[in-house]
Amino acid sequence: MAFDLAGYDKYAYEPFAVTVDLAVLTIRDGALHVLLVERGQEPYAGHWALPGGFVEPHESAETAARRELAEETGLADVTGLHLEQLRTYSEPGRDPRMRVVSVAFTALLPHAPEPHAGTDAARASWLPYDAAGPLAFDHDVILADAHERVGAKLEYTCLATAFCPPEFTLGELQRVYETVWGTTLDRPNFRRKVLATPGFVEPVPGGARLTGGRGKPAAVYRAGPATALHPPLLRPSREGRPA
Amino acid sequence: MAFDLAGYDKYAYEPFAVTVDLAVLTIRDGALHVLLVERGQEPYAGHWALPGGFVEPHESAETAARRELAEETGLADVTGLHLEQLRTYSEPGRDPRMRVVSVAFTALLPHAPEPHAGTDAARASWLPYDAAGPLAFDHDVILADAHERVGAKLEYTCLATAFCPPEFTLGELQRVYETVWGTTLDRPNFRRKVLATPGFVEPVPGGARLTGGRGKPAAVYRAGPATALHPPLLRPSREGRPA
DNA sequence: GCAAAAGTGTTCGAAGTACACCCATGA
DNA sequence: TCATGGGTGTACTTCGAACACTTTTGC
Repeated sequence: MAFDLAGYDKYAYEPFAVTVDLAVLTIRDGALHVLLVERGQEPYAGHWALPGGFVEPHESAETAARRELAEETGLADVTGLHLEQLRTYSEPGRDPRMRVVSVAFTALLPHAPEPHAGTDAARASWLPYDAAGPLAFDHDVILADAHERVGAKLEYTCLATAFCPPEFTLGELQRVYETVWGTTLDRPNFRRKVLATPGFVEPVPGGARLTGGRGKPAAVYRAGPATALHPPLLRPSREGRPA
Repeated sequence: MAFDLAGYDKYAYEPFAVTVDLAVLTIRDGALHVLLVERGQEPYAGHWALPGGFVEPHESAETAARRELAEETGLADVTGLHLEQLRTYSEPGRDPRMRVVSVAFTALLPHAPEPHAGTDAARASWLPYDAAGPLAFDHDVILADAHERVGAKLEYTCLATAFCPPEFTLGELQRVYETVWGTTLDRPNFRRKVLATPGFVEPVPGGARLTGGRGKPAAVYRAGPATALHPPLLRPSREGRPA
C-alpha cells in the first residue's frame, strides 16, 4: 500500500464486491461431506454452490465467514469449529454479473447439523464430497483446494480433532485421517504415533465407550493443547505430491 | 456466492478498495532482505511499507501483483520469480482512510536488482529482514506471516531453488535454508538429502565453480522438475511449532 | 604448509512398517 | 463361540544425526 490515496476518487472505478465463500466439511457415515446450497437465481440457477455472501462494511472477512456459517447452519454457537482462510479468488469474469473478489474459507465441523436454506438459496444440504460436482462459478476449484489443504494439514498439525466431537476414541480419530486421505492406516502404529505426540490428545479419566456397537469399549480422549505435529504423520507412499 | 445479486445495488455500499501487498524476499550477503518503499504521504509518511497497489478492474490479484513487482523492481522479465498468494488482510480500519482489502503475496527473487521508487513512493530499497520494522499499516504482520510461510514451505517443497540463480552449488542452496531458518545444517547430511530427492536438483554436466574464493571447486546444479519434497527436510529440533 | 570449502564414509540410535497376538463386548 | 473393534508386543528396516576423514583449491 505504497500508493497515493489522497487524490484517489474512490468511486472512479467500477466497484469491487468482496465476498466470502465457505467450504464447510464434515464427516458423516464415514464419508467426507460438504455443505452446499442450491441456487435459486441465474446464473447457475438450480446448480449447487458453496455457501457465502457479502462482506459488510463494518466486518472483516473472518467475521463475515463466521456470520454466514451461523446463518447457513443455524449454529449460533460455533463450538468446536475450525475456520481458516484458504485463499482469495479474484479472476475477472468468475462471476458474470460484476467484479467479485472472494475470500474463501475452510470450515471443519465435528457434527453435521441440518442446514437452513438462507433467504437467497433454494435449499441447503450436506452432499458427499465425491458426488459434489459440478458446482456453480469456480466453486469446484475452491472445494478441491480446500480438500487438498485439509489433507496436507492433517499431516503436520493436530487439525483432525476439529472433525471429532469433544470426546472421541482413537478409532474415530483414525477414521478422520482415513476418510480425508482416502487410505487405510495401521491401527497399532497410528495409536502409538498419536499418543507419542505430547498434547495431541489427553485421556478422559473415567471414559470408555462402545463405538461400533460391538467389540471392546474404547478409551475416550479429548483434544489436547498442541497444534503442531512433530514429527509429522505422513500420508503413505505418495510420490511427487504438488506443493 | 449463494446470495442474490439481481436486486443488489452495486453502489449502495461504501466501496471496497482491493489492493495487493508484496513481501518480496531475497538473500543478499548471506542475510534475508526484503524490498520496502518509503511512504511519501500521510498516514505513515516517512515510514517503510511493503510495495503494493490497486488491483485494476481488468486484472486478477495475481496479475496485479506481477505488474506491481515489475514496476517496483524495474524487472520486466520475471525469470526465476516465485510469486505466491499468502493470505488476505481485511480488518476494517487497517487503513485509516477507507476500507481496503489487501491480498498479500510472497515473492522470492534469486538476485537483488536495484529497486526503482514508484511514482507514489519516496524511495525503495532492500533492507535486512531483521532491521525492517516497524512498518506502516499492518505490514509487520504480513511480513512475519510471509517469513513463516516461506520457512515452512522450505521443509516440504523444492522452493529453495527460487532463491538461487539458474545455476548454483549445493553450498549455496544450503545457505538458503540456513538463512531463512536461522539455523545451521550438517553439510554431508544436507547433501545426501537433496541428492536423494529425485528431481530436486540436476547436475550441470561440465560445471564446477569456486564459491568462497578458496576451497575445492563445487559441482554446479540446476533446479529440477520436482516441486514436492518427500520425505520432508525438517527444521532441526523445534517443538510445538504453530500451525 | 595451512586454511577453507567440497565431498565421502561410517556408526549409532530413533522412528516407521508390518505383523502376530490378546482383550472385551454383543449377538 | 464367533465376529468385531480395542489394545499390546516385537522384529525388521529405513532414516536421520553426528562426526571422522579425504580432496582440491588459494594464499
